[in-house]
Amino acid sequence: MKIATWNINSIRARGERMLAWLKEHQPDVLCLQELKCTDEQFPMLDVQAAGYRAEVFGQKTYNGVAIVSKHAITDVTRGLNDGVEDDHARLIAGTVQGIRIYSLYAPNGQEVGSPAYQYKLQWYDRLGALLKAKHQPTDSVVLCGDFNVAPQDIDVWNVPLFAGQTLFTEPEKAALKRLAESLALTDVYRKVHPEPGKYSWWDYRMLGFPKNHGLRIDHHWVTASVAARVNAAEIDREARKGKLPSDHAPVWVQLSEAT
DNA sequence: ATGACGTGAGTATCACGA
Repeated sequence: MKIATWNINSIRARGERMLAWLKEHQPDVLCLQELKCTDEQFPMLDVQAAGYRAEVFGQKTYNGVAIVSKHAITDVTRGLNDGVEDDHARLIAGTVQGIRIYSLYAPNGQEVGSPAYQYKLQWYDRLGALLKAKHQPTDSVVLCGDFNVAPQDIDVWNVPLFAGQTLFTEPEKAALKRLAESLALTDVYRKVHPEPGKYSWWDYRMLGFPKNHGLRIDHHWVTASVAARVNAAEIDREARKGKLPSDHAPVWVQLSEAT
């Protein structure tokens, strides 16, 4: 079972890229972020023509997440549903072949100390509370998407440049660590690839991609039963090339059959 | 130089991304 995640940065601008990627890579599941469209604007017919179905949580202009799957998606939930007033479409969950899959788009945080930064830290703790309420560490859970946090020095192309900057501050790293600990989750791409220079996002500006000036902020955090099944994980740099790409590359993990 | 590149909203230019 191949589970991919991709911050597509507007599905309307990159629908054809997504469809081409689905056809070439044939993931079982593709989690999408930053759709930047309403549910009605999502290219559902194109996805279905490609042999997939999709569950979408969109909104106008910003955010928006989806789960695209070859297999049935059941028990779909949208948002955190924790009683906090929050109109950002940043989380959708569904069960596919016995695995609970979350497609998430964590808040960016803007400037350190800003309201957006506080919202980001709170959003992480709200998500951790949801996971603790819904799951046991023995469940099969995959939390994938754009976490907007680089967890370690190895995940940043220039550590001194990013020190204290949004996506790499200690409170953000601690929030991600708390989230992972809420369900004993593993950052499974990093487990497969301990080598440096592996990033999932590159700035459009200043030749970020050709210089490999990137960050690894798109992850799969998985429970132990899923981690035990992982036999491959890759970042598809090819999808970051060419005319008008997303600034993120797709990341996928391959699981062996459940025993 | 607080820039660069890209998208959406809206039709000039700003908000936002990371």
